[in-house]
Parts: sequence; structure tokens; C-alpha cells
Amino acid sequence: MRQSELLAPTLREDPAEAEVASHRLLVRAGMIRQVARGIYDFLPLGLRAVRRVEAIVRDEMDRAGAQEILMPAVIPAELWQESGRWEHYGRELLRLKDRYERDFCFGPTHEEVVTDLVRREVRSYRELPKNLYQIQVKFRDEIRPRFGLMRGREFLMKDAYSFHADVADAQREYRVMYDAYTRIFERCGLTFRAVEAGSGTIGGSQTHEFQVLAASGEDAIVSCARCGYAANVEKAAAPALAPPAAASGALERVATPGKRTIEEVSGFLGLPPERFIKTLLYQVAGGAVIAVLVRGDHAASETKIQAALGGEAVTLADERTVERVTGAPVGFAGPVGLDVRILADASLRGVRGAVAGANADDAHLVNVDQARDLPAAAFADLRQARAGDHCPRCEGGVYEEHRGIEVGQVFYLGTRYSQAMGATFLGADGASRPIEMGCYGIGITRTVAAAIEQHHDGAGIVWPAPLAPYAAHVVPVSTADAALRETAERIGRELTAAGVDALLDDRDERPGVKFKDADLIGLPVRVTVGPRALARGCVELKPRAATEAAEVPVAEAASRIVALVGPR
RNA sequence: CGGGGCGUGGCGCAGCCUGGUAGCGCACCUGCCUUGGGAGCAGGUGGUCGGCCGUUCAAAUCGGCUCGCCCCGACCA
Repeated sequence: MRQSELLAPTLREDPAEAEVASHRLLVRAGMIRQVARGIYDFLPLGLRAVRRVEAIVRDEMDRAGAQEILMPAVIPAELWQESGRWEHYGRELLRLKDRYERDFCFGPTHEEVVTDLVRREVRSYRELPKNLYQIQVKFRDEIRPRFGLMRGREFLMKDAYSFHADVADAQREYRVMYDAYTRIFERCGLTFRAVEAGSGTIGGSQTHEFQVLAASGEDAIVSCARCGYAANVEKAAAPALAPPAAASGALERVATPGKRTIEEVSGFLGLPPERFIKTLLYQVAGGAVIAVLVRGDHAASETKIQAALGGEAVTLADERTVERVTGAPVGFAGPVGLDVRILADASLRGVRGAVAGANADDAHLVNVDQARDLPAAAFADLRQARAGDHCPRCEGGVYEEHRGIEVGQVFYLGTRYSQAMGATFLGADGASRPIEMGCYGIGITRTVAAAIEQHHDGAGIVWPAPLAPYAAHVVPVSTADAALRETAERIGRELTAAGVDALLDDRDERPGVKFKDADLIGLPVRVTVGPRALARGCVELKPRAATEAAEVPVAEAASRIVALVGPR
């Protein structure tokens, strides 16, 4: 491809709105442009990277026995009403009306549509199992889209759904998909972890997330180097810590004027946050309000809270609810005397001498003694794990913490959708049963962003070769010099013949401009065709990640590049 | 949803406080010159200052409304 003809408008300055590397570099390298909040154009180079990820995903999904289909993006409301999610999915679901005022939504995920397809077409256990996938545009009306392609509202997703006659077969397929995902992200050239996770809104009981490790990741995960256990901090088993040593004393109310956060009260009273009981009020889906207690320096895990409630969804109570339940402004909630169900993290069992809100304006309680003052609390592991926690799965292991970008997730769904929507089959015994299901997603466009987050430097993108929009960048230092121009053209032709896609910078620009753009675009190998080396019959090869270029004879250039990046 | 910020040529910004004929850098066009890390000189093109309403002799500038975008928060107790 001739760069002079390519729509790849590179920018000399960082776009004002971009914060993270992938967003900044995708825009600067002329690969994406924003159209609306969380919605982007993909320009030729950006789209080619997307297509690379898609190709790897298709290849591995097909190899794993899945079949590609394409479902509609616009979905009639009836299907979502059947599953119950029309009411429960919330404002993330983009709802539409057609000209007859009928309700539709733009699909954020496709369990309903695929379950409807399968219930109409599959009758017998003889037709199972099936694994159907698609690569398609999804829309989720995120509260706060950000970071370019990392959390867009519109994005490309590969979603697969499998259907089985029994649990054992669904779990076999789960493993097949887990292995396929592992190969996919390995082939993409990414450093990632498959971690245990909570199941979120899709529902289901078993799930792993595939997290690309990057400092800018929005998720926190812990792993144990000793036994290999890895999980999202929301899910990872967190050991109950012994309460800090403290003498028991009479419950006492102290004035804490204007001190709302644990940090503020901790500083004011001169007691460390470990001595605090953090009281979080949650609204349960059924309508009840509960109090969740964790130690002051711990973070509550909504995943674990939901699990402790038998799967009921919870959201943090709003300000009005907190005031109604505690009788005090936000910042002074405490468990003592609170007339709601209390769930406490196991690290609070037997705690003494603790500080908690007094459920009164500008006041806290000190010397809270769990056994004496909170006898009704139910204990469970409710907190997020963190670095330094002892791994409960093995002897002597300690958690390390990483940031991750969730690029894929595999779920065992069970019969949640098949039961709600009447997707049944006849078994060999003639009995009708709901179909066992699994679902498996990969954020295609997010994977592109994650690859850049993990692979860039101060000058631009450093594409993992399998995802690069082109494998090689042929850069004649000057197009005014016929010998340089012709040598560059020749190498370009030889690369094409060898099955390597190359971008030829035939623009009449000064060398500095071309080099800066080449670094920004980040193709794996740059072939510099300049007068110095050419006088010796050579050109320079410089892998994008390397600091030094190597001189090779013109005649060998193409084969050397093939050796570096392979045919594609 | 709450809080904050910003909308001025393709990009990045100044001008606004204190109203009076819209400016800078880059990009773009023409010419000369130059060609190994975002050259130089000269001459150009391009903006109803997000939109609407108002105040005023006069509005990018002041007021109101509205739209868009960005950031922070929503794990705060």
C-alpha cells in the first residue's frame, strides 16, 4: 500500500481529550476518530488491526468447533421481556422504537436472540451440542465511557453461545473455550492471565476473565506465585485477618464534627483505619436495605455480597436512603442500633475497641465490641483481596496484585435463559429438558486497545507483529532520488510476492517526518532506503522495538523481513 | 446521576476579566530552496468564535437557556 494514497492523518500533537496511551496513540497515528461520546470511526490502519484480531479469533473459534452466524443488532423487546432483562438491565440498554411505536433495543449481548434461534430449530439431543458465535457491533450505553476503545459505548465483540444436553458436556465445552481463548491471546502476542471472576449481570455460576496485564487496566487482580491461583480482587478468596489487639471498654460516643471519611476520622482520633468498621448500606434487588461491614482499610466486594445473598443483585444505597435508614447524613452510618440485616466481613469477627459511625450528625462510637454490640451480625468473606494477603489455597503463598484489562470472559450459564425462554430438547429417554448453556465473549476492539496499552513507547505504538496493520514499513529517505525510490518499490514488490503486507512511504516528505510517523504507526519492521547504505548495495532493517538498525544487501532484504515477521 | 472544566479555521491554543473591524503555532495551497529524526524563506486559502434568546449604538467578550465534549465522583459512610 502506498502511504501517499492512504487515509492516515497523523497528528503532531496529542489530542486534548485523550488520557491513556492507546487512546492518544490511536488518534495520533490516524487510526481512529471520535464521532460521539464512546463512538468512533475506524480509519484504514485502525480497521486493519481490528481485522487482524478478528482473523485470529475466527481461526481459533472455527478450530474449536464453533460455527459463525450473524444475529441482528436491533432486537425486538419481546425477547428481552421473556428473559426478564427488559426490566432489569437498566439504562445501559439502548431502547428504540420503530415507526409503529414498537419497542426494540440495540443488542448489548445476545443470549435472548440466540436462545430464541436454538429453541425454534433444535429439538433433539441428537442435534446437540452446538456452539454458535458471531463478530458484531454491540452497544452499551455506559454511564461513563472513557479511554477511547477501552470503554466505548459502541464496540466490536465476538460472542459465542453453546448448547448442551447435560452439565458435564457444558463443562467440557467451557474447557474447550478456555483453551481456545488462551491460544487466541497467546497468538495476539499479549501478556495475560485467566482469572476467576464474579458473574456480573449475565448470570451463571462459573466464570473466568481473560485479563491483559497493563498498568492502566481498570480491573485489579491478585495471583499467587506459589500455587498459580489467580482471580479478580472482587472474587479472590480473602483470608479472615485476626482483629487488631485492643482492650475492651465501655461503648462511648465522641464528637467528630465534619469528619466523614475514615481517613478524616482516623486522623482526628489518632487511630489507624484497621480499627474502624466501615458501614456500607446496600439496596437489594428485592427492595430491602442491608448493612455490609468491612474493616476500615478494606474494600467491600459486591460480587461476594451478591453471592452471600444467594445471587441477588445489590447496588450501593443512595444518599436519601442512607439518611432515612440511619437518621444521619452520609458519613456517620454505623452498625450499632441499626434496624437492618447486617452482613460483616470475617475479619471483623471478635473485633474490639473499634470505631464506627454513631448514626448521628457529627458523631462516632468508640470501643465498639462486636461480640457485645453486634451479636446479630452474620459473617462471610465479603472484602476484596489485596496484595500481601496469604493465599488461602496453598501453604505459604502470598498474593501479588496486578492491573488488568478484561478482554475476554467465559461463562457456564446453566439453564437460566433456556428455562426462562422455553428452550428445551428431547433426551434419549423421551423426556423434555431445558438446554444447558455457556457463553463466551471477546472484546475485539478492546483487545486492540489493550495491545497498545501493553506495547508502546515514548515515540508511538509498538505493535505485536500478529496485530500490526502491515508487517513492514518501507521508507525511502527521499523520493526525489530515483535510485532510492526504485529500490523501495522493488522491496515492496518482493515483500508482496512473499506474502508480507507492506506499507510504502512514497510521500514527498522530509526524512524526519517519515521516521516520526513510522514510529507513531509502529509497524514491526522498518526498511530504510537511504543513500549511505545504498552506496554499498544495502538497506537498513530496524525492528520497531530495537534501537539499532542492521544493514542488509538489497537482494536479501525481503527474505530477511520474512524471517523476522513471517508470511501473513 | 452529582461536581468541575472546556467549546474560537483541520489540530493545539491565546483573546473574554475591562464590549469597539478575530490572532498565534502546526497543518493546507503556490513558488524558491532543502532532503538521515517533525527544515528555511516569500506569498496565500480557510473561522456567521457550538446554538438560541436577551442586554447594548456595538457582543467571541456581559446575562439566561440549550446542545456537545472532557475530567472527577458515585467503594462515601
